[in-house]
Amino acid sequence: MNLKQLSQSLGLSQTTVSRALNGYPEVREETRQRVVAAAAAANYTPNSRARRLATGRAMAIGHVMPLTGREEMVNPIFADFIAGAGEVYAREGYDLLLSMVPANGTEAAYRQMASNASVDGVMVQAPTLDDPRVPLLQELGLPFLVHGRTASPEAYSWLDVANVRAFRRATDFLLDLGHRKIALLNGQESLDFALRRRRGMEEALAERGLAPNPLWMRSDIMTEQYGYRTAGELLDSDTPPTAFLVSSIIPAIGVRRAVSERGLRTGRDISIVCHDDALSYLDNDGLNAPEGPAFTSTRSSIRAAGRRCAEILLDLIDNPDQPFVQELWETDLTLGRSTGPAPT
Amino acid sequence: MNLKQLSQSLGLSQTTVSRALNGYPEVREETRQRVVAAAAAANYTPNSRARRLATGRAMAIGHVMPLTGREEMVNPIFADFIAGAGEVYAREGYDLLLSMVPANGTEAAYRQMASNASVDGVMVQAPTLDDPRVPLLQELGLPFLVHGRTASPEAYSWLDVANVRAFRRATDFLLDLGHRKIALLNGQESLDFALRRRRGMEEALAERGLAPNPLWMRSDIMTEQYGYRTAGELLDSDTPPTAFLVSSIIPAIGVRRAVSERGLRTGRDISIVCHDDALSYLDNDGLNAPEGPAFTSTRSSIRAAGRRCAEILLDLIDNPDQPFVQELWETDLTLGRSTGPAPT
DNA sequence: CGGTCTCTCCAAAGCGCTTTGGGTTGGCGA
DNA sequence: TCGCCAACCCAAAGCGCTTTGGAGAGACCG
Repeated sequence: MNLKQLSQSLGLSQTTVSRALNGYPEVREETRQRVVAAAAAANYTPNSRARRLATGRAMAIGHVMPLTGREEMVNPIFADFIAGAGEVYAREGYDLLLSMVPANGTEAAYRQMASNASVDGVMVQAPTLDDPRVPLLQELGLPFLVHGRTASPEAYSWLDVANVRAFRRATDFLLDLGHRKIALLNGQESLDFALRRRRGMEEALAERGLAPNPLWMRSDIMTEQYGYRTAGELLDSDTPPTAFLVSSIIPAIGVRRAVSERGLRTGRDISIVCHDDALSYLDNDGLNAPEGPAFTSTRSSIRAAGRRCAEILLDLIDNPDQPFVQELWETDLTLGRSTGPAPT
Repeated sequence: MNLKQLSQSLGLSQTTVSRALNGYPEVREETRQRVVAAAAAANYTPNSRARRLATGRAMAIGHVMPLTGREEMVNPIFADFIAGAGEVYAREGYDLLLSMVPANGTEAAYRQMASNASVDGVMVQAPTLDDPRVPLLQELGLPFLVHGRTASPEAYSWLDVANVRAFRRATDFLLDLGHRKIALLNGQESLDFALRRRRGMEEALAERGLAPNPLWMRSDIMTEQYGYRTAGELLDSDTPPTAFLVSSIIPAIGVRRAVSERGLRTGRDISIVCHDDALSYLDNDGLNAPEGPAFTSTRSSIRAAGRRCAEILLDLIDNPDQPFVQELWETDLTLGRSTGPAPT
């Protein structure tokens, strides 16, 4: 069933039927009712391909997800982000076009999305300090929103978490507990957010006249293994730290495992503070329980970020001439059972 | 730059240019070269919207991902599956349309994909025993491939892991080690694969005249917390099991945590066998190391499954009249450090 | 009562591609 | 020389929608 058939069966023109279905005012309410009823009865939906061509809108948003590392890992954080964004897209009638490509292929992916006009806009995640995707998309004229920021975040729209403040706060918290030997298990420091978190820690240390110990400053893709191995190595070293600041709950789980395997107790012998993206399938155990969650963490829901990012992007597409939207989200420092006073 | 402009600039008709670019034989090789060069120079790509309308093909595959549980969790396994499938789609020029909807909204999502013809086929994941999506898609006439099976898997194409055999084998392995008190931490038993795994375990027990202890047979969404809490509860009970058979590496990590927190050692006091989907960011630590991986597991790469599923689906779309494709993958039983003889 | 609006509705022109159904040209055999 | 066949190329007709530019019919006004 297509528009032509439907309009013929109604004895109306395609124009009128189309307008009736799309809610234009030029059609009598009574006629609209009739059209809508007939469409429903015939189980008619406009062919999206034809509609897209006619309107010139793709009604789709592109997400390009880099596969990182040798293993071409898919960052599990992205799944929740997409779940949030997808909720908004669905509500607004947009499709989500997902492209998973090796990290070095992201530019080509965006370029293709632009040149064959298969999307109305794209989401950029996990930008590096000097991310080439930003100038690329500006050049292509494709609306985009960055989740995160680059070194010069003035001339585009973004939503980011206040990473410096978050980790500064977390470090202060550990310092206040008396910790002086604090390790940082950061994400890949080619990524902007990781650099900001490091900066937050360094600032907090510097403020008390402390310098970071290079041996304790680590950076890698945030897997459980990374946390486990690195923590194990540091704990077994001559100068073990008493606290770990970890960039994600996933490696934090690994740290906890390493601690536990050594007969130490998290929260007493070793303190852990991590960033918690509030991943749906890795909730910070006991978040709402009276005894508090497992991890003390800087918390910010990645899913909520996905939702908001989608809203902003769609808005950017609808109103291309508006000023840049730049949103900075604060994190909560959630007290959990993974921290305690520095052992004396 | 569109086809019309390009053809004018070349002094050729749209027909010829289109044919040249699409590799039809009616155009002289020399002309084709010229066209291709001009297209490249002008950075021309056919408008996908127009092409889709003209060809009647969406050049897109739909994946509908249910958000499960109260928290609307996104199953982290899906991310790797999609990464595998996406690889194939990209290679074949298909887009991946991702729709994440609450578990009860999947049917509507498929229905919409069919009615507005926005995809050429869909992937069905994690089917239940009597999954309504199968008859729905048959009725809609939308090509589909099921990853997994339903109770009557005759009349459609699917790819599945030999779950019964896998868990039978795993159970046998534990029985051979002398374990008699084996707990099953299964996935949601509304899902077909979980039922098959349970059956595998029960068959292995029955073969040795043993009956499963209902107290030890658990089933839920496979989170780390689920593993941790359930194992903790069982270990603290009057009749603690000596071995855990776990449906995914994620809850297995939780089990390990519970074991470790009680001062027990995994692989000596408590044995764990799990199914390992070879998730990229949760690799079974030390898989290639001489000491063996952390977990003894039935192993089957979900990403490879995604790749193969995509291949089959695209093939199904290209050749609609072929017989059903039904592929059953065997798993490997990978020996790791999480199992040992039953303590006496 | 003619002119001007406002309501409704319609025919037809795109959107940018693919594909059908020829047309033209030159070479070759008879 | 004529006819025929490849080899190349083209004009035009869709694909199924949206949207432009009216047109007809009443209603209202002076």
